[in-house]
Amino acid sequence: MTLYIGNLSYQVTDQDIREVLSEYGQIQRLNLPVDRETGRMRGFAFVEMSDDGQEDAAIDDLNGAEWMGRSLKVNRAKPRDSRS
DNA sequence: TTTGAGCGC
Repeated sequence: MTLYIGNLSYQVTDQDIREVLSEYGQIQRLNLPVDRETGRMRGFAFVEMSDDGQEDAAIDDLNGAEWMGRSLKVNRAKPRDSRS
């Protein structure tokens, strides 16, 4: 499953996210989208995790939690638009 | 700062 994490601080790095999310399961993939033109983080992330049943606990725990001075928004990610 | 790429006619 893939987790969507929004409202991230610009200071957050992929390693920070790994640290936190690894408590709830094995991280398969991490994606931190940046604005293609400005190179800035877009303020959210996607974390694909092994389906071991703890992802929902991660959502419960982290959604609304304060992290790096911001309130996280954690959800199940929606599939990305594919452009065959 | 809230759903991912890339980017040509």
